[in-house]
Amino acid sequence: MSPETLGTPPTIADVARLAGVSKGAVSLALNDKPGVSEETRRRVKQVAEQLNWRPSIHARAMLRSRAFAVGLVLARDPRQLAVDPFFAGFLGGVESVLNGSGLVLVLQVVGEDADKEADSYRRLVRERRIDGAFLLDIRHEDQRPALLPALGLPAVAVGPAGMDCGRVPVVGIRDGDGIAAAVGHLVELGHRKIAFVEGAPAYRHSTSRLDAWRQAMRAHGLSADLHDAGHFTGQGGAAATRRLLRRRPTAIIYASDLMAIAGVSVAREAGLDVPRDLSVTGFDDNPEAAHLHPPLTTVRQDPVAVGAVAAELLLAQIDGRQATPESPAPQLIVRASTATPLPMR
Amino acid sequence: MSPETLGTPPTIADVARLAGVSKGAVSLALNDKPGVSEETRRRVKQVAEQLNWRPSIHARAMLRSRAFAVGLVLARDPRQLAVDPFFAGFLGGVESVLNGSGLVLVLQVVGEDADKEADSYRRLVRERRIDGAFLLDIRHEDQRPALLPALGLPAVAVGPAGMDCGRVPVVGIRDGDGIAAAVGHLVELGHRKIAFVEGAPAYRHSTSRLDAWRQAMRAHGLSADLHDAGHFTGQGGAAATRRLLRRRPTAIIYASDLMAIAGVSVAREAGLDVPRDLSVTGFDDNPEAAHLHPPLTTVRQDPVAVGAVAAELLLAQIDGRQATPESPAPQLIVRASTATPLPMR
DNA sequence: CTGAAAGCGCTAACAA
DNA sequence: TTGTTAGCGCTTTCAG
Repeated sequence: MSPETLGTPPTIADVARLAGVSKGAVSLALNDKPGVSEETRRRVKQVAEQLNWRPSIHARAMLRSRAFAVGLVLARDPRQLAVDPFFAGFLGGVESVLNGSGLVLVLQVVGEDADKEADSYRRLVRERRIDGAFLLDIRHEDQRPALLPALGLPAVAVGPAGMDCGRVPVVGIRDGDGIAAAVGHLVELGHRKIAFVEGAPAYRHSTSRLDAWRQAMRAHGLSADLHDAGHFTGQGGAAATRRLLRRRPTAIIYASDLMAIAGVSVAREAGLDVPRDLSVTGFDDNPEAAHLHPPLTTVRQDPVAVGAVAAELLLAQIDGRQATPESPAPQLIVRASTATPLPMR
Repeated sequence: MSPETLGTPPTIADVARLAGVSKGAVSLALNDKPGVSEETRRRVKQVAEQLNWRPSIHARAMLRSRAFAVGLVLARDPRQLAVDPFFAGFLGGVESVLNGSGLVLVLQVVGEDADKEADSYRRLVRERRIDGAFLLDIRHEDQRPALLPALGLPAVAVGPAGMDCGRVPVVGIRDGDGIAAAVGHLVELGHRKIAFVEGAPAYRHSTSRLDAWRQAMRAHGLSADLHDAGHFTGQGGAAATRRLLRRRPTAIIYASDLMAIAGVSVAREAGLDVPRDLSVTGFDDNPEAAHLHPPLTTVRQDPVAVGAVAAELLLAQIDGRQATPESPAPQLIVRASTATPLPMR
């Protein structure tokens, strides 16, 4: 085991002294810039390695006026973070590309307060803490797509494909395709009264799913009037299901697995068997989904891929490169919560 | 709306010029240090406000050799991040105390690779990116409790109460109490053959729960031989349940809700009704738990509180203050997946 | 090819 | 009470 540096970490001066060269030479040698002999470069690199030296990010940041970090601000109740498997996967995807880049992720979780959220971005920029930012959970009234360009901060938004974010490029989540696939699947099974439980209407990714349902229903010549909002919570999903059940749908599409799970419970309490009396589909493919009773038919996104794409796009933007990556299509995972409807009800 | 700073953010020199004083005076004025007149201080502050100026974190970092950031490295498969509601809540708690402190959270997700994990901490330290770190998911063979002190990095570990982490202070999760409560609850209902499905034995918080179950069983005069490992996954929980069911327990305690959910499905497929034929308890109180059928009896931790406590402790350590905060006790949430066992089986 | 020196934005220890 | 100055650790000139 190499001797870990205790106390003050080594500086470039230490490396220079031990290698018997000047600080400038060390810099050139380690950044693979011309101006030093191969012999010197080798020796310098070896000493640096041996000292376990890495340039101070702050010194570099001052010179290049770069922070070597990107930011992600989340305006959510911390307790609500857990309900969303998308976020965790997204983080993982982001990290997978950041890891090789020398940049680091700065995360802030502020409450559900749009002003705090904006202030958080402002502070990160003014303190020069980040070189770019991710925009998640885009709302209909959202100041961020205007704010970040005004701050001169490169940014990438994540939201439904086709979403308009002004000058901020968007990594499009094709969740509409997922909803359409769910509708198609149910129609094929013979369903015609297919209800929809929306998430929280303030969010773009909520209304976009509702719109996709409407559009798909109409495309199949079905009326799109059976819908209600469940706000992405278990409580909300249960309540929406209770209201919807009175109008006797044969299937319900939920905008999240959590709401679908709550819906299944409500249906069962009402004496309905899933899928015999009611077909149910979810959205997200939570880890639980495959292990429920019955296993939940749901739409699987690939949040890890989305995160990776978003990070690529942001890095490209920061470096002034061009890039327009594609985001993967969602996938309908057919399990046992959907079936042919009973012929008569 | 104030004019957002576009292009180069203002520096202390701009503030000084506009206020008609020297840079030094600005620094004193804004840090509320003596050495400037009230009159000057007021004017400087006003100009700074107007310019929307904040000191560059990097310049400050160089002088004080502080990064004004703390780190969290997670060695997990990104896809596995989502299975753990504890993590999300923890993050929220950490942020809630960081928000007021001027420090920021740097997050890294590396794969399940202990060496990458250690390198990640090393790099963060050598680049002076962080002033302290959180240690999560402590394993039995874990190099971090030795590494971080050796690196001179303040750290706080989160794990089962009583866990030994050498020189790294521990925020104790009293999950053992939660397991004991579950055992107590089941015993009170009349169960005697109570099985346990462990998580992943490599983790301290996994074996500590197993130990707690063993201890509680013995304290009630029951034998503690019905247990198996489910590795915190749905698949694993299902497999463990299948094996355990052959030995006819009347109740199973799971070390996570996800495993419990999978276990309920397996039981049902085996023709067992929960809770009539088999009582089941989980751990974590996932958002889904209350909305399952039947609603899941489970142990609720308060990850937000744990995160807040850990952050307080870390900040105190960084500032050289003393602090030994308490972490909250877990709570058994009794729902409908537990009941009196059938008199005969 | 190498070394010395300037300077990034700030704070702290100085003189004035 | 002020203004000036010397660095923090690094990169990037510019001379040698």
